[in-house]
Formats: sequence, structure tokens, C-alpha cells
Amino acid sequence: MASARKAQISARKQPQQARSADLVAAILQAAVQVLTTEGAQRFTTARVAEKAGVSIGSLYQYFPNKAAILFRLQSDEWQQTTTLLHGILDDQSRPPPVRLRALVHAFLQSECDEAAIRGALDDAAPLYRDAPESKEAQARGHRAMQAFMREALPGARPAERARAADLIKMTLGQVGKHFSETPRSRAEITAYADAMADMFCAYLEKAGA
Amino acid sequence: MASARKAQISARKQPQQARSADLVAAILQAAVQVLTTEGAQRFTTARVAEKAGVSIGSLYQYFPNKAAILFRLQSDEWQQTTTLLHGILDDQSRPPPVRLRALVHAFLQSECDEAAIRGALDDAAPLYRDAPESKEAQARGHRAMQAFMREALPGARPAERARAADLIKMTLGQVGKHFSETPRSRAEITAYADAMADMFCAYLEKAGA
Amino acid sequence: MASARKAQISARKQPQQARSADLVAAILQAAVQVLTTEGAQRFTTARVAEKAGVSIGSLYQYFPNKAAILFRLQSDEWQQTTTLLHGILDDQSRPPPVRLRALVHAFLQSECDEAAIRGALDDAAPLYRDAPESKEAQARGHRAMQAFMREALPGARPAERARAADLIKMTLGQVGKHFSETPRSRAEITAYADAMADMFCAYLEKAGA
Amino acid sequence: MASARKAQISARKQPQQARSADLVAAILQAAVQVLTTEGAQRFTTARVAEKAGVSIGSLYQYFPNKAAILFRLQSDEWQQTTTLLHGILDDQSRPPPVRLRALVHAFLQSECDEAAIRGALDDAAPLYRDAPESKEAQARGHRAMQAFMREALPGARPAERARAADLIKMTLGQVGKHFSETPRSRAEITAYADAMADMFCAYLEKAGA
DNA sequence: AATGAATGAGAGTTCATTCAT
DNA sequence: AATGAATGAACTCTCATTCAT
Repeated sequence: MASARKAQISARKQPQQARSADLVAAILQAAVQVLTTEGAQRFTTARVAEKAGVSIGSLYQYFPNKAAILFRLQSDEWQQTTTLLHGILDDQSRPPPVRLRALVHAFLQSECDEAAIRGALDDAAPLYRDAPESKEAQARGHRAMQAFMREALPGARPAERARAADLIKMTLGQVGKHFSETPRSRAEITAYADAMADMFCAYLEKAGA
Repeated sequence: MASARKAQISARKQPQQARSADLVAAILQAAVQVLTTEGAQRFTTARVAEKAGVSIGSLYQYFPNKAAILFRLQSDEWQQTTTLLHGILDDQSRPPPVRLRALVHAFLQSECDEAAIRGALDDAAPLYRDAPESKEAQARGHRAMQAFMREALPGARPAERARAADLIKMTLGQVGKHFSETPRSRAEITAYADAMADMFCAYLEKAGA
Repeated sequence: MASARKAQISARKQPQQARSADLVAAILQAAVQVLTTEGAQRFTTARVAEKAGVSIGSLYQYFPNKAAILFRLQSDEWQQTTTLLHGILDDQSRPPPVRLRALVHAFLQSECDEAAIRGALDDAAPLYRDAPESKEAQARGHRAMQAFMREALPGARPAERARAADLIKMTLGQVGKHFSETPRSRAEITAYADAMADMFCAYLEKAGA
Repeated sequence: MASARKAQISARKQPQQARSADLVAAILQAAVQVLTTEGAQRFTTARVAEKAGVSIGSLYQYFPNKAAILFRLQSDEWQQTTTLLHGILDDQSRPPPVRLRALVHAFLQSECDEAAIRGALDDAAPLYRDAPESKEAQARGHRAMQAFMREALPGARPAERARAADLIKMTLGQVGKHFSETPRSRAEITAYADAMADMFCAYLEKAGA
């Protein structure tokens, strides 16, 4: 599937001093700005460095290449989202459908909040998508959903349960992404989230029966 | 949000002679090859022309710019898919849930069949996505689904029905796309399609009640 | 009337170090060479960079586009000429006709000295002519001539005086340019300058009467 | 002075049939349109052929190359102007200064009338300027002016008279060209023409004394 | 550690001209 | 005579990355 030399994509060095951390933060913040104001097509290392008030040389001291910056951005996104979702899915004080509905609402809202940067990151996805670090992030989300499914569909066969987890996760992620590409009002988000939750719940109910 | 001057994206001249039609076909075929073997990143007009055994000047005689080639590819894809889906959705001899299940199966299969090219086209989407021609193609699919929904959810309120149509269409499209990015066996496809159809049908059943 | 998107034409970055200044100088010198030996038609950024012994990338680090190089050349020309003319026109120790004659001689000589580059620059004029920076340079020369005219034609009505200034300036500039397109001996230049000065002086004398 | 292969610039064949003459006329007319609406930069043979409703192949049957079209346009311009000027200069029933004034007025007016095409032709001048055919056109105008000068300055020495002819011709031509580059009202044209005529007459008067 | 000048391959696109039909 | 498809060298400009200072 194409792609020539694969380069290390995670950060070149852990910033051990406050100074370095600031630098990395400045670069990432600038990267977000460039991505949102200029678009993925015009996302260049030079532009990021300039917006960050940092020399290109310094930028390359903390990120081995352009893709690494994008990956880091995506990574941070996933981190946030994962934390959010875990918090909801693991809350065993509420019945699974309630949690699932809450999850959908929280996720859709979060996607729309970050729509600008998400869209641009998706356009840039070819640059970081194949990195092993990306796969790992996906896997963590997968495990969380599997665990949830054991509660929601206790009687289902493992293969079926795995498929349901996969389907719901994929639907949530992909539809959420696409849905947020268009600007949405709060009411729209709520309505759409309810519809999606209805769909998931109807599915689980039927599958669990 | 990026994107500067917009250029015409549809074909520059209609091939009037068999010779020209061959040329266009050769270019499109070469484009598919370049896209699948080299990836969207390395999809260049020069490479396409070379692979097509055509001079770069000839290429530009039939396509006003690079995006136009990609758009044409995408367009042809949409054409096929649209035809396929219409055929299934409009068949009023079968009850809606049966049609919906058939639709999901056909769509997923079709997506997986064309996975290689679809992935690359998606990567190149920023180049043609904003063209008015693209919007229109999307709209046609939308109308077909809306019509189907009037049969499937005759009693639902219009807003709710529209949302259901949107959700199902978006889910089918987005999940289908993502699902097909990974190579899948026929059994996997069937199983996944059944799960998705289960989800849609459970949803419609509940919404229609 | 032609001309599409306008780009910044002034320098991209100020050369802050001696090294950079050398580079800019080398590029400009190479540009002059290319212009005179190859002509405006074959004046390309690549040729300039090569002749300057500089990479094409470096060239674009100091000049945002081709027109900027030409404009800079023209600008330097104007700078020189303006300085020359001001020095003569402002010298209030000599009567206006004497100054005017000196001006014509100096200008014609200067034009002939720089003939090769001037011709090529004129051919390239469409590329930089419409830039606001060009207009300003023209305006400065205009003001100098107007001031001189207030001395030479103290009694004339403002409109008439303005017209005379305009006519003389335009004649000097345009005829000087065209005259210098043909190689000229020193004697020819002197004789022609005298004739032109005669014409101007006769005109002023009659207008002032 | 640069310029690589020089090609024949006059028409490839004399149109001997009415059909051909129409074709040539259509091409020239289209050329004027392209020049004025698109500018010299975008003046291409393809565009001219299209606007003329003629195939490029046919275009090249009547004009050996692009420069030839431009030259022909310029040639026709000169033809017109020359006729105009001869008519005025040769009219021995009026005293030379009167004729000269009439000449200036007519010329300036004519230049302004054709400003759009003239500007574009000037931009394209490098393409045809060096052709021998161009030189000849200039020479004809020169002889007319010389003849006029023998009447206007009967007592002057030949060298001086030649210089005066040259100066007036060059001034008229160059200043007229430059003057007409800016849009001008009829009143402006008249005023400017009078000023220029004043200048010429004052000069001749003084030179003839 | 930090800089930013320098690189140059490579991108998209144009257009004068030819020549097989 | 007329066509217009085909050519491909040439053009301007970008940008990820390096490395001497």
C-alpha cells in the first residue's frame, strides 16, 4: 500500500526540562492553529515553527518529522476521548443502556467541539495512520468496549458479542467523525445522539433477548 | 478553512471519437493503478500519464487538473453504488426490512471489492470534496433513502423519519468505508452485514412501533 | 485587462547577515546577466539561480517570485536615476534652463549606459508594472519635476504648469528609453541631448513669456 | 541580444481566395479580442483559434507562428497611422506649423482610440520587434517626416534637420504611446496635444531662426 | 542547545507546434 | 485544405529536512 521509508513517529526525546516541555507545547499549539486556520494541505513544518515562535531546527529536535507532530495531536485527542469514555462505560452504578446513551451523547458532543481540528487531522491521516502507535490507541478503546459488552450482553456468544462491540464502536467513531464535519447546533447534536442511542439500545435489546 | 481558488472539476472535453474515449479510459485505469500501488500521496499527474502511456499534455487535454481525475474516479464509483442501491431499495415486492438487509449486504460487499481504490480516494478527498459536483452526488443518495423511509416508517413524524434516514445512511456509508479498509473474508463480510442489518432493523422496528 | 492574483512583490526577508546580503547581490547580478545575455523571454528563475551559483530554493527565500527580482532591479535603477536627477534639479545656484539642459544630458547618458538592462527590463515590465511599489517610484519623480517647474514657470497657471512638467518628464523618460535602445556614440548622445534640451528650453521660454 | 531561432514572420501565404481572406480576417479579429480581453500574457494560439472558430491547424496554415499574428496586427496599425500622418504632413496648402499641430492632435487621438490593443501589442513587442518587416515600417514614417522637415526648416543644415525630424518623430511616437496607456478624456487629449504642439512649434521656430 | 540558511527533487500546469487522418 | 489530438520541454514555486555555525 505504498509509503516508502517509514520513520519513527513518536517523539524523538522526552522533554526533561520545563523549557523543553514549553517548547513542545508551543509547537503543538501552533500546529493546531495552523491546521485549523490553513488546512491540512498547507500544514507545513515551517509554518508551524513560525507560528510557534521556534526555529525549524528546534522543531526537528523534538519531532523527527512532520507526521510525528500530527500523530502527537491525534494521540492527545485519543487520550482525552478514551478517558472520557472509560469514565462513562465503567460506571457500574448505572445499567448498561443508560451508560451507552450517556456515552453517545458525550462522544458526539466532544466530536463537535473539536470539529475544526478533527477534520484537518483526518485529512492528514495518511501521514500517521499506519504508525504502530496509532494501532495501540485503537486497541485500548476496543478493550474498554469489550468489557462493557460483557455486562450488556452477558448471554451472547463471544463471537457475536465481539462483533456487537466492534459494530457499536465503529459506528460511534465513524458516524461521530462524519457527523461533526458539518457545524451542528446543540439541539441537533442531542437529537442525533438520541437517535443513535436508540439504535444501539434497540440492537442490544434484541441481541440480548 | 483552507482551499483557495476553485477550478472547474468536471471534464474538459467530451471524448467524441473512439480514440479519445480510449484515452480517457486509459488515463482513468492508470489513475486507479497509481492510486492503489503508490497511494494518494504519490498520485501525480506525471505518474498517471506515464502509466497510461500518454503524454502529460494529452492528460491535460481531457482533465483540467489533478482533482478532476480523482473526482471522475469517485464519480464513477458513486454511479455504480447508486445504481446498486436504488435497485434494491425501490423493489417494492419485498418488505422494507428485507430490502434493508439486502442493501447492507450488497453495500458492504461492494465496498470490500473496491477497497483498495476507495481508501486511496478517501485520502485524496480534500482535493475534490468541496466541488459542487460532489455535493449533488451525495444529494441523490439522500433522496433515495428518504423515499425508502416513507415506506419503512410510514407512521413516524417527518423530522424523526429524516433523522432515521440520515443515521442509517451515514452509518452504512461510514462504517462500510472503515470496515473495508481492512481486508475481509467473505464470511466476515456476511457476518458483519448481518449484525449491521440486525441493528438497523431493530431500530426501525422500535421506531415504527 | 489580464493580470490575475497579485502577489507581494517586495523582498521576502531582509538580509540580516553579510552572507545573505552577498546572496541577494549574487542573485541580482546573475539576474542582470541573464536578462542581458538571454533576453526577457528566457529570463527564468532557474536560470538566474544557476548563474548565481545558488539553489533555486535559496532564491525563493529572498524573493517571493520572479517579478520581485525584476522589480528589485528596476527599483535600484530608479533609485539611481532619481538621485541623479534630484541633485541637478534642486541646485538653485544655476538658472532653470541650465539645469534642464544638464538634466537632459545626464539622463540620456545614464540611459545609454544602462541600455542593455533597461531594454530587457522594459520587456519584462508587464510582470511588475502594476505593483503599487512601482507607482510610488513614479510619483516621487513627478514631485521633483513639479517643484522645478515652479521655478521655471513662476507665472504660469497651475494647470498649464502641471502639464508642462508632465510633458517634459514623459518626453525625457520615453524618448530617453527609446533612444537608448540603439547603441549610440558619445557624440550622438551629446548632439541628441542638446536638441532635446533646445526643444524643452524653447518651449519653456515661450510658455513663460 | 538573445532570441534563438528566428522564423519568418510575414504571412505564410497570400490568401488567394475569398474564403482564405475571411479566415485571415477572422483570426486577426479574434487576436485583437484575445489581446484586449486576456492580455499579452494569455495571448495563445489556441485561444485565438478558438475565438476565431478556426482550428489551430488552419491558423498555422496562414501564420507561420504566433509572432506573425502579432506582427500582422502591428503592421495594420502602422499602415493606418502612416496613412493618417501622410495625409496631414503632405498637405502643402497649409503652413508647416499648422500641419504639425494637426498631426499631433490626430495622432494622440488615434493612439487613445486604440489604447487597449496598443498596450497589449507593446507587451508583446519582444516577439516581433526584431523582424525586418518592422524596421521597414519605421523607415517609411521616417521618410515622411524628413520630407516635411525640408519644408519646415528650409535653412537648417542637413544633420541638424535630420535630428529635429528624429526628435519630433520619436517624441510623438513614444510620448503618444505612453500617454495613451492611461484612459484620457477628450479634453485631456486636446490639452495635451496642444502642449506638445506648442513645444514642437517653439522648437522649430527657434531652430529655423 | 539552538538556529535558520540552504538544498533540490518534485509538484501541477501551459502552450507552441506538428502531423496523421 | 482542414482538423485537432498529441507532444513534452519548460515554467514557476513549495517544502521536508539537513547541517554548519
